[in-house]
Amino acid sequence: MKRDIFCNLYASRKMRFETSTIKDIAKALGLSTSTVSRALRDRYEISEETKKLVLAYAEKVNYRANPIARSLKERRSYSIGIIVSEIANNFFSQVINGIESIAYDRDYHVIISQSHESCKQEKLNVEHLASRSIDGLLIALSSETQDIEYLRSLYAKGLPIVFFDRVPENFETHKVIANNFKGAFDATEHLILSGKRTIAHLTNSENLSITRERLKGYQAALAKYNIEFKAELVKYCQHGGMHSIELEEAVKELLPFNPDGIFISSDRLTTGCIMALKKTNPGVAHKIAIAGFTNSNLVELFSPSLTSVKQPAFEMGQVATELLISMIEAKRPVTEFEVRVLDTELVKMQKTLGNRFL
Amino acid sequence: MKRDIFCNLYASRKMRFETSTIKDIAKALGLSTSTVSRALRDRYEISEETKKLVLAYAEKVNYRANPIARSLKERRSYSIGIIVSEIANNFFSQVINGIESIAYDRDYHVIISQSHESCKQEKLNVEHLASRSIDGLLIALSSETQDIEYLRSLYAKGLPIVFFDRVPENFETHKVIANNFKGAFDATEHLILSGKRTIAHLTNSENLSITRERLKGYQAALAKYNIEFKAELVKYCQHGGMHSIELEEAVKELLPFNPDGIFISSDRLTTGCIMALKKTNPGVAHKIAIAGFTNSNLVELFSPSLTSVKQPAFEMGQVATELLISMIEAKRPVTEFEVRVLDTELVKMQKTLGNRFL
DNA sequence: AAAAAGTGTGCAATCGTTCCCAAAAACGTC
DNA sequence: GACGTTTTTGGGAACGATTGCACACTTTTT
Repeated sequence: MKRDIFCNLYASRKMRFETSTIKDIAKALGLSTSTVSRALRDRYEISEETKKLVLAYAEKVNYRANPIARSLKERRSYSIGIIVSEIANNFFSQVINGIESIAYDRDYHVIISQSHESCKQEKLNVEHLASRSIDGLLIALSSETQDIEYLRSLYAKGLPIVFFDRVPENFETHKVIANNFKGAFDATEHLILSGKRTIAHLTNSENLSITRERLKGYQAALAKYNIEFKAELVKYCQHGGMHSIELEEAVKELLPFNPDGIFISSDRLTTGCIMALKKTNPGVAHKIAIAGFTNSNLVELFSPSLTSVKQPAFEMGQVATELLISMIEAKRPVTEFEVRVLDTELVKMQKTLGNRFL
Repeated sequence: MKRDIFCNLYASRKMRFETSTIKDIAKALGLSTSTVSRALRDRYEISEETKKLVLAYAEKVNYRANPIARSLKERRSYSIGIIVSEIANNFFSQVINGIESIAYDRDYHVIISQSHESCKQEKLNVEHLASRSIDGLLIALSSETQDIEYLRSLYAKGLPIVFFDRVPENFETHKVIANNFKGAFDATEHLILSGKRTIAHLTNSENLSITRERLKGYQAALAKYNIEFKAELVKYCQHGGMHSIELEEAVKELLPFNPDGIFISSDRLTTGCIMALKKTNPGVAHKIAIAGFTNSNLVELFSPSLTSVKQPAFEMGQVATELLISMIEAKRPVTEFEVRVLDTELVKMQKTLGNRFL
């Protein structure tokens, strides 16, 4: 007897939300569950009268369809997975805002995961998301990732995937990227036009698409102004600047060449590099002109100030999401894929404020 | 007929992952689904032999239990919801990292939502999370939120909730906060000790617990040094600095009092205020000493540099998650609640670098 | 040798929805 | 009024997992 009471208490704790179900509505209205279900989904078979009855009652008891049950039945979850290296990175958080803006409109929910630039973590996260039957995946590869077989197999099994920012080659699906070549070109050219001649390039892991594209832009700008490209002026960071030691070493190796400018190819690296410069060589930090990719919304506060290449992050998230949803909702397998290239914006260093006053 | 074919194609596209189910294993091994289920969960009733057999086969076919089906049956999802105002804020992204570090260890998944400081959005998100049967909720209230009735009713229905950072009064549950009084006191005292006497205070909406606590710390520090508290030196920002105009106006209203120091009470406001100062009054920006709450990891790059109060964000996430999970897994309703108060850290302005060189 | 206890397994209900299929009701038509 | 049509509804089987209960079968106890 005692045990029963306890069990009931416990059950009632677990039976979290006594939200009414379709069954309850059916019972209350003397209808079958199928009728109620159809009425709620506004199917043509159900008479207007019944629909009104059901809808009114559902409204009254504040009925909410249980998404879990629906997911199980329909084998989809109305949610899309996102993998970025870290949300603390402004670029990615802006992308996520873009993704959400579209997803919520279309009644999808998003689930965010961070790879922290680790390919092991990335794989773990992706597989976890897949097992929760996300309907599609939006992913920017970690800087460590080289082997994308696991993505391929998921994709082959029917999981729609759209890549953004850091995209793989040889993977036939939609991709959304910034015009990395042009962004890099513009930034480098800007350094050259402000009189710099020894321009170093600090960049991410060589695996990444963005690394290669931006390197090309850098080289093209040098070439245009007949400046010799020197491989020793290029430093790669395998971990994308996740460890400050990585950046300090890179800076240490670059400084002996006396660069008068540095072009940096990613958000994390840009801020990390300035930090490393200030820490290890405060005297030269403000003598080197810096131009780098970054979407930090605090860039105006930085000292030394810098020229930044801003990616259209929000828009990138929007476009990627639209493409993904179109794949998810496609009636037949999609076979034509797009690579959307979005223009970057060059925000030049504010000489008047940044370097004069402080 | 045609329709049938079409339906089949469509169905097969939807039948995304032909992951093997318990049923498949049962069939292949000539066992019943119950036996397989029990074997996989390592129940005592099943013989070692059978267990080995099942486990080996499950491994072979790479069996993954379907979390959706499990959620439906068990009425829980092994996932916890997080609501923050925005992930772009370093403080919150660090909290999230802390949350994840514990949650993943304990086999919980996390779902992140942003309120963008809007109470409407907050409510929407919470209710969406609840309908996806999250097992518990971690929330920092938006600066707009005053009415928390909807949280109360969810809580009454059995949803465990733990508040962090921005916590309500009159809500009996676990809470994790920073020692806001002391953090504010220390920061203000630091300004006073560096010789400032007219110290303004820029802060968040009055609704927030952190606003009140930090104001008290500010007042206490003034009192200790016999500096008169002047209400006109305190400016509240209803939207937590989400709109830059809000900050520019606040700055404009404060400057006429010629403050020689400002104590700012939140991350977003701190960066926003410096930005506004530089934009509207570049000449005085570096003449006013600034001390503010911020967890930005870029603070060393700022100019003017500032003294910052850092919250133990990562730890806050960890503690909150542990408390939440203890509530979720409690066998009987929890009735004793804790308010954990974590110490902040004062990081003093780096005079040598920040203001001299640039 | 019979009864009791202990093992290992299977059946079937359940969670909340959806949807195929059939059945009932309503309607026309001759 | 009997017979097709069309419209509206209900029954019941999924989806994949968990679990109480019953059933065999073996071992121990009396």
